[in-house]
Amino acid sequence: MNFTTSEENHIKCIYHLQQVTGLVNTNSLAAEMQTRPASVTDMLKKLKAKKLLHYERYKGFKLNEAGKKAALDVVRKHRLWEFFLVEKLKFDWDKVHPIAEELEHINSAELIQRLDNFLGNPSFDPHGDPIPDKHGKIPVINQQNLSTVTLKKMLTVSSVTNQSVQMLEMLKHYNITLGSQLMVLKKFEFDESLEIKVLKQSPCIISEQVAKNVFVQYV
Amino acid sequence: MNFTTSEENHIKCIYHLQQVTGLVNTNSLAAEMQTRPASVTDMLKKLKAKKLLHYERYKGFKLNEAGKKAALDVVRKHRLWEFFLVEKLKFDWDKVHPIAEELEHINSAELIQRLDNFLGNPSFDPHGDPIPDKHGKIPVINQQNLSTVTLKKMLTVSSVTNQSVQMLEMLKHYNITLGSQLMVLKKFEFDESLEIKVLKQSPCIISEQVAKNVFVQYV
DNA sequence: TATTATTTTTAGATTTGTCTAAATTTATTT
DNA sequence: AAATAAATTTAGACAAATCTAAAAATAATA
Ligand SMILES: [Mn+2]
Ligand SMILES: [Mn+2]
Ligand SMILES: [Mn+2]
Ligand SMILES: [Mn+2]
Repeated sequence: MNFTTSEENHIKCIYHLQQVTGLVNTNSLAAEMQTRPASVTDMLKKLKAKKLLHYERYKGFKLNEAGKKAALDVVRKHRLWEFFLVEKLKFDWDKVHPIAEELEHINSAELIQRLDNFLGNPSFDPHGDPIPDKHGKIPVINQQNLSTVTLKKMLTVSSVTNQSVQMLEMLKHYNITLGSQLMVLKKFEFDESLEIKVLKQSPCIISEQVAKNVFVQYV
Repeated sequence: MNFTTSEENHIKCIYHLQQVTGLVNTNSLAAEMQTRPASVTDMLKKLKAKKLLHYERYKGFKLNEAGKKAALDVVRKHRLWEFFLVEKLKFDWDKVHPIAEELEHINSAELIQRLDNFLGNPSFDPHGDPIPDKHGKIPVINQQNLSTVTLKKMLTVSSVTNQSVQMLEMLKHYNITLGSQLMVLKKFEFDESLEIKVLKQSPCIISEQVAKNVFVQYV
């Protein structure tokens, strides 16, 4: 089936929310979409008519299989374009989201398939988020939040959830990028900050706020 | 200023029509846009309000300087994306138009600048049409229609105006692509067909219909 | 449990882009 | 010049996506 840009944006947003909460409610979707609860209700009726979600009024909603498939298709396009923008056009990672937010709505299966091949069928976008394949299959990643990790074990940075300029600035300062190797030396109970050692650099301290946005894998 | 997708499509279409006719009229724009004359009139009011064209009702219309600038910006984006699709994603040239028709509406000056650089600042799109630079400047080309050319002079194919699968099939059969070298040996008065010799191939005959869509430069 | 607060939906309006049918203007023929 | 034809515009309608304000349902609290 074919969806409008607005429908695709809503579907994708519901998908992300239901990953966290299971069932999604009207106000949270409205907040996330920067729109009004009344507008969300309108859209829910359309998406229900297209049989993309389970929805009973006043009771919350979530995507069914068809809805999840549609969401993953948009996510795939979004992340492939982000990869293109960073790897080929040399954008900084904090600039690509709004552009990918538009590119993801270009509908051409052949375009995306060719783009995927051109990019070398990448598995992760520039933020470390997995890129679903054309069937909606997502590579499994065994990652863990940096703030919950065992001390003195070697780690690799696999993704970063906050993708703002500010975050990029911080990570650049610490010389951390996706794939960086590091180890947590100590956790300070006072403010939950961490002393870490990035490979080939002297130890430094990062705040709990930073740590909570960084995900890692054990090497 | 920022324009809607529909506005951009209309502006671009007016630009192409006025290249040929000077002044454009409602019916031709409606025909070209596959829409209704009444819808064109509606759009003209909007574009006039945005000060993009000279328009007096019942008298025809044409873009002013601001309108031409806006049109060239869309043309630039369209042709850069077409170049990307053919050169990088290996699309056949007859498949790229509808996709570029959508990509051209992604609005990000930085995206287009980076794309332009990534592609090596090309001057011509896959159909041989010139790509305006970011100021709207178009490379001058001294090309001539193949059907009006001097006999027995060496020529280079510089552009092809019909971009259908059918045309691509014909040209592939004759082994002609952009940049091919050829020479017209004889013009048959009976049906205006041409005997041509493509470099390294034996002479053959092409119809007037084909010739009229092929533009060349003297070597 | 009754009252109050929060969440969600409905009712009705607005904007954009399009359409059809009818009216108007301009162009072309007798 | 009058009649006819063609082009163009207007009037009024509709669908999509959004909004505000009010009503209804549900949740939280006294
Ligand atoms: Mn989007
Ligand atoms: Mn991303
Ligand atoms: Mn377009
Ligand atoms: Mn082209």
